[in-house]
Amino acid sequence: MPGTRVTIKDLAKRMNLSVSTISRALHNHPSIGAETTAEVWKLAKQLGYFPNSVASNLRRRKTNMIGVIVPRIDITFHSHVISGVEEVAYKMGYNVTIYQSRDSLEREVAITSILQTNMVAGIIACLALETQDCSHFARFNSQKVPLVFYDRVSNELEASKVIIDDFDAAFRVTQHLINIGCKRIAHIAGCLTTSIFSARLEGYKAALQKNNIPFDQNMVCCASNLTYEEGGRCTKKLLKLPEMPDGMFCANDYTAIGAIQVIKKNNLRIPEDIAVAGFSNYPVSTIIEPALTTIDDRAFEMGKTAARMLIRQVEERDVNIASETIVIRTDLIVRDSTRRQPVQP
Amino acid sequence: MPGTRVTIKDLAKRMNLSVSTISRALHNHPSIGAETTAEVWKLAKQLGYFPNSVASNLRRRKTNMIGVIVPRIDITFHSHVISGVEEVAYKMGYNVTIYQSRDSLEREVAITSILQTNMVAGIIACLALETQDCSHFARFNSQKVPLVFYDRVSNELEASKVIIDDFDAAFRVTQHLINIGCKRIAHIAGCLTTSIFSARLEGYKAALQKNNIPFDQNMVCCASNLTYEEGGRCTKKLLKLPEMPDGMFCANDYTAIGAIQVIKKNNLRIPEDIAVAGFSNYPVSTIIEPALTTIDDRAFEMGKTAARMLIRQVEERDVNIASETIVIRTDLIVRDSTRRQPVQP
DNA sequence: TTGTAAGCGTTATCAC
DNA sequence: GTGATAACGCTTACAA
Repeated sequence: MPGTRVTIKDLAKRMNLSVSTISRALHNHPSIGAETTAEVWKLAKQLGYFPNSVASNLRRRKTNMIGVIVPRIDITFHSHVISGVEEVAYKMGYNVTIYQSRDSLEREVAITSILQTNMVAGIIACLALETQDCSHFARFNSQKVPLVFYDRVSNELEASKVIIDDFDAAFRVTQHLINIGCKRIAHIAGCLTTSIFSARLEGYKAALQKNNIPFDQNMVCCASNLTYEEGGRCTKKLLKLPEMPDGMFCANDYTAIGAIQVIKKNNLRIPEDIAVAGFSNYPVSTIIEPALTTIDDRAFEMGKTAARMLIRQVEERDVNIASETIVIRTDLIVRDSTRRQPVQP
Repeated sequence: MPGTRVTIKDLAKRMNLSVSTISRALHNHPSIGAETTAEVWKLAKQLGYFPNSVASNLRRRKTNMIGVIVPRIDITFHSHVISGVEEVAYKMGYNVTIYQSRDSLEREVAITSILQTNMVAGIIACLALETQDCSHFARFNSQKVPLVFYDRVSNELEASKVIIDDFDAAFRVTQHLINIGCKRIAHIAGCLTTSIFSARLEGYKAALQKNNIPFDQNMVCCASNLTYEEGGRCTKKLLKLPEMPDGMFCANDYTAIGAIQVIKKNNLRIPEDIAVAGFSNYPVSTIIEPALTTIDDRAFEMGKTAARMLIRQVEERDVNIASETIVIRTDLIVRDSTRRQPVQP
């Protein structure tokens, strides 16, 4: 982007040195005299030289850019993951460039193209809700660009993964609801073609079964986009059932908040009449009244882990690392929305 | 990032054509025969060719990358601005790369270096809270890289700006509180060295003055980071005053929510005892009870406007556009936190 | 310790 | 319509 851009050539001319000497000096190469190095730096500063990483990347045939694909950055979970990625990446000398798929497959495909033509060193991605077929990620395998999925992952693809144990977390939430005395527990589910949401449903079912509570399909309502509105809509439906639920496990905090609002509008008490639990521990979960019991998904930790895995693979690209899967521990956070007298300890 | 990367050279060899022909064909240059063009495309697809934009950028001496610097992406305002930027940018053939300063000057400086070495076509930035001196942005002026600030802008620098009229918005909120009968209106302010927050304070003062309400310094409390906690802390202090406020105008929604929570804990009614208004219209403002009166800052609109301005400048770089400032209209959104019987119409 | 020269993958300017 | 060739700014064998 020059008006008049200063290059190492210019420095070389001014100092009667070769470009290679300049290049080496600017990299503090040991073979260059301390004096020369110092003078090169001085002149560089003076003339306002700055390196052109586009040229350098082309020559080295690699960049130090990590591409991150998130569904949407305005969802707390993802912005925290990004922060975790940045935390690690910057320390290791990598830059992070962020793209939003907005849960659209078309955009996700476009983004993978952009990342590929820009020669990113590696990619961290959470699949769009729409994405079933992941073949657009296959190109990175063949180009040996490391790829780490987080949260919503692909099983058809050879790639590393950072996930939480959704089954286990859902099981624990449901068990908690049972422990406080809930007998008819409803579940607001996400899109069941997405593995994390089907795992949450399965965890819920497993807890019911273990406690000899029959599973009732009418107690499950799908909120495919997991918004406040859908949470509210599902809850209205559930409240109309002949046997109303006395507990609800929602696949995320937004739907849980929608549920709480509808329950309150119906003059039912939380948690006495219906206990409500969410999933993700978004900041709003402490703002809503009553404060929401939820699962902390440790987004920041996930981001850091993903970045560490990715960078290791980038730097050992030749040794052909087997892809690995890391499961991050989650925490159940009990708040007022389920704070009843426990029935069993 | 090759395993084995296919280049136009490879295509040229395979087809017994020159690289220039291939390059032109891939750009659908009219001078190349339709047949040749079609065949080149076919082979390219077949061999899995994809362009190397690093090389292309180097040769063309420009990228189509827009760098966006936000303080933090997990603040709704900024993530909405980003979405607005992307909306416009992608349509115009630009990519967007996002960086977080996390309100740190040091990081902001580092980011400007990264953007410069990566030859971004232009920059959209909101200054970090810490930033007083903007000289690190000056480099873009001298390199003729267009720069558009939004929200928190610099006045020392020649650059375009997209802002809202904070003075006017604050004036209208305060006037609204007066209209519903508030006589002692407190203000939770942001960091006053930042222009937007001092403008909000001034708008508040002006509304008081216009209504012959004396300004009382004790009624202003600074919450420099504008968090829930600070909002709560300030409110506790204000409630201890000999003459408690009966209305509060908070410089953002987070502090307003902190205020609401403290007020409720003190068994005071909102809006009857104290009416509360915020600023920004974050999603939580409808979740908190009572729902929060606030200013919609039209973040998405700001992002779109900033992108349009920037791209125009990028594309007319030679004609040396005078930097301009665009002020986005804001909306006062009245909700239950200030819904009293109006005293005057 | 420094210089020479080739090349990263494209695009642009000539020429034919 | 197509082809040679130079150049974008930098890195890196290899030579000296």
